[in-house]
This record gives sequence, C-alpha cells and structure tokens, in this order.
Amino acid sequence: MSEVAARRRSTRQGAAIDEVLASADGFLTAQALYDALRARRESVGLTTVYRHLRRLAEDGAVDVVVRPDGEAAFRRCGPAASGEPEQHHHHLVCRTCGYSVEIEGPEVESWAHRVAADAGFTNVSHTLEIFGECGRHA
Amino acid sequence: MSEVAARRRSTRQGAAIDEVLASADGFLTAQALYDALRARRESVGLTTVYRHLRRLAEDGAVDVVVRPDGEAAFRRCGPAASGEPEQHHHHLVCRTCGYSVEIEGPEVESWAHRVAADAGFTNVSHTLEIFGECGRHA
DNA sequence: GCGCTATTGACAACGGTTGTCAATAGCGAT
DNA sequence: ATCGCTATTGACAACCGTTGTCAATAGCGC
Repeated sequence: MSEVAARRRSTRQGAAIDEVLASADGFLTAQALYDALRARRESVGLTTVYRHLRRLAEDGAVDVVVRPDGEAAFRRCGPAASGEPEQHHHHLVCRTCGYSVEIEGPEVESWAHRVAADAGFTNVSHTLEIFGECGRHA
Repeated sequence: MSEVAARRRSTRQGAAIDEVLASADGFLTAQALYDALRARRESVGLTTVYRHLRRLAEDGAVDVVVRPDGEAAFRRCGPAASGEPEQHHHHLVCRTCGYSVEIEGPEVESWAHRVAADAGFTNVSHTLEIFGECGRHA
C-alpha cells in the first residue's frame, strides 16, 4: 500500500515553486504559476513547473481543481503537509481571482457514498467545487 | 433574458447524433460519439459532432461532465427536453463504461449555497459528480 | 424549382499537457 | 574538496481535445 518515497533532491526551481505556491492566496494554473515565477525573475522552465505540480498533486501537497473549461488549477492545501495526506475536503473558488476557501461537508461526503452504494457502485470518489464571485471586485 | 430561438434545420447528421445519444445509456465523449456514428455507418464529421454537442449543451438538452482528466462527456438528460431547461441535478458515473444515474440532493444544493453565502460569495454555481464502478464488469 | 442561408466537413490552428533526451546539478561516498 | 551516480532540468516536439475557417452542400420557405 505504501510507496517507497523516491529520493528527492532540493533544487532552486523546486524551492521557487514552493514559495510562489505558499504566497498565493488562491488557485493558480500552471501558466499563472509560470508567469509568477518570471515576475520574480526566477527562471524556471514550464515543463518543470508542470512536473512539480504533478508530483505535488500526487503527494497530496496541492489540491487540484479542474475548471469547467478543462484547465487545471492548483493550490497548496492545508497546514503545509506534515507528511500526512491531507484530509478530504472541497473548495469554494472565486471565478474572477482564484481566491478560495477550503470547505468541509461531512454530510455531503456521507450522502455521496450512500447514494453511490445504493446504486451498487463501488470504489467511489467524487468531485465537488463551488464557484462564485468573492466580494472584492468592482 | 430569453434568447430568440435561432432558426434550426433538421439534417441527417443531427438526427443521427440524436439517435446515438438517445440509445446511449451513459456519458459519451465527442470521440466516442463519433466512433459510434462510424460504427453505424453514418458519415458525420467530427467537427459537426462537436458543434451539435455544444449547441445541445447550451440548450440544456444534454448534460456535460468534465472528467478529472479534463475531457468532456455528454449525455442526453431528463425526459427528452420538452423545451424547459432541465432541473438542476448531478450524476453518478461509472468510470469504466460511462453508465450513469441522475441524482438529486436538495440538501446538498442548499448546503452549497449556504456555505458560499456565508463566505460572502455571490453568483454561485457548483459542480458535483460522483465516480465509481458499477457492478457490471468482470 | 429558386434562392437564401444554415449546416457541413476537411483542414488548420490553438491551448493545455506530457514525452524526449542531452545537459546540468544535488548529494552521498571517497 | 572531489568524484560519480542519478535525479532534475529545459528546450522542443508531440499529443489530444477542442475550436476557427471557409468553400461546398443541402434544408426550407416561397
């Protein structure tokens, strides 16, 4: 069940990506993260950005939201991952600025599993994201 | 608020697409629909498939599910659209075969809106899909 | 049958994401 | 410090789903 943690090297690029993710207050697309890095005058290849995001997502260090247009957005989640996989939760995301709030809904979780089980489904997972406009734009 | 219904012509291709959608018991990607048409020996261009799906989605005649990998899947929804936009609902979708069940969860709807409102968000919408394995595969 | 125009479809273009592979650079061992 | 192994990087091409283009086709009202 447990993966042998692959040897990991700390690099300038990885650190820069972590920093941008840490300072971001909402979801970022890979492109947005890339642009933010360039704005910081940190030279990091786009491919590298994707690679890090993918690994971070696999490790559960960032949450991934697939937007209605199919593009993925990422956000560092929870209390900076002390190693434990983050607890399951969802997001309330601002369509305009990406600002987001983590939300939990135990009722919804159990509801989803109950509905799925009633229909004879196994190996159940679900996606749930709430989009709206936070009150900070003219 | 209401759009002036654009003049609509009935074509062989449109009918073929409708038929495949009607006979499908689950969500289909545009490609899958295209393949199904070819299997029926109906010659319909892929571009045309996309165009019809897009319009059907806009009209609310089909539901759209964006899968975790970002690809969109479509399914004719409800009682064959008598003109009224379908009532809001969600789906329980089989990862393997696309078979799906429409589900409703008034509790979830109100929960989502309450959570969003509490956080000061307006113009709220949400996505919710449940994925699993229906019991029909070896 | 005529004419207007919605529709079609082959093709190119686009945008996000992933594969490739030689060059680079961590890090443990010497 | 240095060496060597290998994870990582990055420029580039490839992929894939989707949309734009535009001349040719075909509904439908007349």
